[in-house]
Amino acid sequence: MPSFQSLPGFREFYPDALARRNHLFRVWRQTARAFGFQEYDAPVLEPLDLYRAKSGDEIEGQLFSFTDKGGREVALRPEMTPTVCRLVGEKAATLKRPIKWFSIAEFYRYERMQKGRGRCFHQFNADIFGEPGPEAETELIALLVQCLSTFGLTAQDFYVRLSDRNLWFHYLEALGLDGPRVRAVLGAVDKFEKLGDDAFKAYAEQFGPLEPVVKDKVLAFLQVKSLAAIEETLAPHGSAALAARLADWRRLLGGLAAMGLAEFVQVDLGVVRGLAYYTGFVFEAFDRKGELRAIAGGGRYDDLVGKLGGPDLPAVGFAIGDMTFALLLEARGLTPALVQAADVYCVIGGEAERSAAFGDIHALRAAGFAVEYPFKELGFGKQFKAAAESGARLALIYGGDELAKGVVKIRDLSTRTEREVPADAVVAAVRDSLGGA
RNA sequence: GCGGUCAUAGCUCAGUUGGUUAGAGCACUAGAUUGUGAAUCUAGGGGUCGCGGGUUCGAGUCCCGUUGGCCGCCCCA
Repeated sequence: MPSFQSLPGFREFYPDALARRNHLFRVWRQTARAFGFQEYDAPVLEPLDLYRAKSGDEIEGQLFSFTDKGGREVALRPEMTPTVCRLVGEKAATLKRPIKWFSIAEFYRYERMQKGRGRCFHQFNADIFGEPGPEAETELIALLVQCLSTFGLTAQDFYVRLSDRNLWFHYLEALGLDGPRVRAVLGAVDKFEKLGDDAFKAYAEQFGPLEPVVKDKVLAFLQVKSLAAIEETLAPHGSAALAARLADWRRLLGGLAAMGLAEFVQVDLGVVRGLAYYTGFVFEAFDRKGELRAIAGGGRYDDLVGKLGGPDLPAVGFAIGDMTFALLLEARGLTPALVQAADVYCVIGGEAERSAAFGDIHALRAAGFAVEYPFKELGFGKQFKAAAESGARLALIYGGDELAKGVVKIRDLSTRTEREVPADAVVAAVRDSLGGA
């Protein structure tokens, strides 16, 4: 038996829902442009290997992947990062630095649905390539904060937790751990908030129990919530590299503070992000009440462009997902009431008046006004009701009396006042009333 | 991949221990209404009761399966 339901986890956008989505995208786009980011786009379908190369074979279970008619293994994109790395990598030599790009796109992941998570969703992605210093992080975190606060969200609603995998590498190596052990400890740190002490089980299975002295230091470090505490903890392990890293921290936090964003940013070494490819600062935006999953996340991935076949190119980026963000706006009562309103509604007396009205209707539309009119003959009462419901600010009245006098009546639907204008001056009169279009 | 829970009109829901042709509100359409606004009144369209099977004289109702939604676990780029 055929079924014509949409596929599980996929969303359909009826006009009201699409209006809200478009509003999100419009604001994000304007904000990114204000920060000097350029928009790009790329294919929805990509070679499966692009994601294997970045994330390993196990990623395949989470992908919408299949073999196309040419025998190619392909996947619907689950994220933008590998794609944008390829785009930038291919033209890196010719692109003006710094490379500041953004996109708003749809992604697909073959997963079970949950609150704030579906099989298709949109993300705003912003990335900066070619800038190794913390100025890139400053710019991106500022953009992230602005993308959320433009909707009316404040520092009481959300915050950005800022951490640094680089610092963790320094510290764990100073504690005597080798590369594999460092990665395993970071895995435990990533899960500690959720699992507590069980987070270290995986480490223990692989390498035996973590030395109590080391573990205590790790547990203390992941609770660090200020730069001062970082400096204090690391003071005994001083090195040139560490000093440089702490200078990066001061530049980043100083820059954000100078932008007036300090209240949005919380140093929090408990965030390391699970992904191994992050190489430096990492950050995630959460609602303050802790009711929702992460709203946005990002970090530095200096090795990824090279790993995907491009030149060595430092990079930082973040993404905001639309689903959790929409839930947050809804919870804070900030979902705007969007009306898709016409500018002008034409009230037409009868068939004779209709052809007179059509000339003006087309001219007004060509001038950029949104114009509605009834397809069929309707009583005036119905038409005025329809005019009010259309949200139009003006009604143009093409009645027999008016046309006989060579005029069209313009009714302002909010003030309920009317005036007559010569029939050949309608477009100018509408422009005058509505302030151009 | 696992678990919980739910499924009746576009939406929110009612539907008696299993019993006639499955209902209401909202929304939509039309009329009352041939020159002026969200009201009112009247009428109408819209349902294979998610789907399939079983029990029964009889299933929206009970049983099994399945699909889908929601919530959580795993995972979360």
